[in-house]
Amino acid sequence: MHDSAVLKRASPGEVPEVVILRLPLYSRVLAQLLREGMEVVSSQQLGQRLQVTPAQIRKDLSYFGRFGKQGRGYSVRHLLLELKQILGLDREWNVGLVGVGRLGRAILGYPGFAPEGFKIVAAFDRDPRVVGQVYGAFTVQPMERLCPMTHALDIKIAIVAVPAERAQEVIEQLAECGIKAILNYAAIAPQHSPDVKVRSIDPVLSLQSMTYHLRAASREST
Amino acid sequence: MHDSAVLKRASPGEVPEVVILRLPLYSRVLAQLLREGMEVVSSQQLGQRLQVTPAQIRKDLSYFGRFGKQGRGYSVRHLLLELKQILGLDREWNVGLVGVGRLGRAILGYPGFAPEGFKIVAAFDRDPRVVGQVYGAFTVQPMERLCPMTHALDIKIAIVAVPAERAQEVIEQLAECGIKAILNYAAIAPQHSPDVKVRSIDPVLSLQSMTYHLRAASREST
DNA sequence: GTTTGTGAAGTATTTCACAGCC
DNA sequence: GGCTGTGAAATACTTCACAAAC
Repeated sequence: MHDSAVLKRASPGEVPEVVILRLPLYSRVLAQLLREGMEVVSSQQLGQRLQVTPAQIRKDLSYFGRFGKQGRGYSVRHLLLELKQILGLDREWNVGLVGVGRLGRAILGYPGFAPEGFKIVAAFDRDPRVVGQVYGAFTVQPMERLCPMTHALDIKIAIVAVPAERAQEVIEQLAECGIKAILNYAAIAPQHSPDVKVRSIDPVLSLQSMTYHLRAASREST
Repeated sequence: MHDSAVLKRASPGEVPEVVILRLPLYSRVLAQLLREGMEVVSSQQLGQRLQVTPAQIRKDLSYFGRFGKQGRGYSVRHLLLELKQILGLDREWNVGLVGVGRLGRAILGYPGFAPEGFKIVAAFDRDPRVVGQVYGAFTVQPMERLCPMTHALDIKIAIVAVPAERAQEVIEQLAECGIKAILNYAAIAPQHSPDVKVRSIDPVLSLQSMTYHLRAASREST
């Protein structure tokens, strides 16, 4: 969410995208259960923590294999490892950041990416006043260096934190450099080829869909 | 995403939640078209901008009324006004912020909320070193002031920017104060009663669902 | 000729319910 | 006795296709 509201439908045989979107949730809760020292968990217990039906969890997992034991449930440690492997989280990913304004700097300072294996290893900006500034272990690069750097550092994921007016253009540049996954913070509806995945973070859209319910609630009480 | 992947299903007669989630997208594009000076738009044109089928747009709008003219399309200005009214965006909303750490301060500085009618009018923190600090027109309050302030300022929406460990507790406190909509930035799966709406902004979940596709892509090429 | 609004048709997704296993 | 894995059933959502309106 949030995320684009548009979900790709699954071709026959493929795993539905809604399922993929839930797997990271499962993975996160399992990680927490592991820290709490729990060794085995049932789909029922997992569902309670996530507000998801047990049947859905079992069905989701069944797309990928048979990870449970009847009568017992799932080994927390084992299921977590399996999910991380399925999601490609059993490795580190180098990430490039485009846009080092106010938002971009907040993202550079955000401590939540690294522990999950997402390492920001390069930053780009077109503003000459920002280019050359040093953040941690790297220096902000001009946009011309985008393609060379993504290849040199094997960057497959980019974060877009430029103003809305420039975001579409940047997304296209990223695609040309071979980037396959983009986390977009700009408030736009991005156009992109289907082989590039884009997810948008858009707090205003989230607020705007909640006010619908607030309005409905205040009308009921009339 | 970003947003929770879990959608509530529509009870018969209700508008499906997926539809509500798309309305703000329509509203945003219409606002842009209005600025560009366009007066009339067809569902086809709108769909092209949003990567949504024209039939879906027409069906979505039909839940709320008949806003178009056959043979012509929709008046950009009129449809925008209707959508804003439907979404409850024809007014300002006072918003409370809980958590004035690094992230909370970034949110306070974010210029995207106010132009959309979301006005942060109070901030709270439990850390005595943060309480009393002044941001713009208001002073950071202790958590004890949460309920009194939400009532005094008619706050119905809150933003949660506290560490994950404290987020569940804060969400419960907010619910007790009568808050009905929460934008949650903490990386948790929040538990809450169905009459409180919660949307989560979670960039890590978005990244984690994209790596699935990256992994799949690198496997294909083997 | 164009485009809406909408039942009906077609898909997708979720939930049920139970055989099989621990 | 408890719980998984999964076809089948139920539900939700999207798309089609066309009459009506301009």
